[in-house]
Amino acid sequence: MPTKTQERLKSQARVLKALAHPTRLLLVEELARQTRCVCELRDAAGVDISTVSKHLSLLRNAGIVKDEKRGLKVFYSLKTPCVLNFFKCVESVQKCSK
Amino acid sequence: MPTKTQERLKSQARVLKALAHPTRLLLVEELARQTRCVCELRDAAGVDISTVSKHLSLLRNAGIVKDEKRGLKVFYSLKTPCVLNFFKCVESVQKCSK
DNA sequence: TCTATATGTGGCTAAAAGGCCAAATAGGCA
DNA sequence: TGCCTATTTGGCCTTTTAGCCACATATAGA
Repeated sequence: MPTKTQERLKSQARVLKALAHPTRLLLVEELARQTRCVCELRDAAGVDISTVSKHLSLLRNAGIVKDEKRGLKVFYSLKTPCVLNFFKCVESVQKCSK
Repeated sequence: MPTKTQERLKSQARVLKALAHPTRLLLVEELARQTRCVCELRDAAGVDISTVSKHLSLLRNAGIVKDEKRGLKVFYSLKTPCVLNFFKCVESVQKCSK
């Protein structure tokens, strides 16, 4: 297999892996509704704030969310709404594969 | 967060996680082209056949591929082509998030 | 400056994932 | 039956992931 293909597959897998966690999916859904700061997201997710922070930086590194500091708080939002298409994809696979 | 929501997120994450690996993405691409037996897939993936077998059973459990035994060989194919939409999703996220 | 709040980082532990090898299983054929 | 091929399974080891706690950093405001 060409190195180029391997690199493509790895980079595609990286995006999928970033989303492949229940908490991170929840974060994406919350951010689809509106921009939120970390402590609001912690309340929504119900895990330690340091855990949320790590999930968010993972999503940021994957190019899925962006952040903006305003005073004490850091507000996160979706970098692009097209990430929401994944939810549709999942749904259709689950539906079709029954 | 309601238990129902947690369950939904977990089950959505399960599908994404099944795809979130370079080798498994390769397997899906190969199977999109045509039905293949395990040893053909091993040649395409370039890893141990037992590893391929485990990836395939993971994909089967996620409802992404199906298998059919013919004589000595087991042929795998996509359970539904709509799983290919994920590739488009990944591409658009990568494109939009630059 | 001192304090309180919000967030990020480092460290540790437990669990999950991914790989290979060896052995088990199943089917075809002499 | 006995052997060969294809696939799966179990075991083991290494790496990665996810969580929490404790601490570091940054900013607002008294």
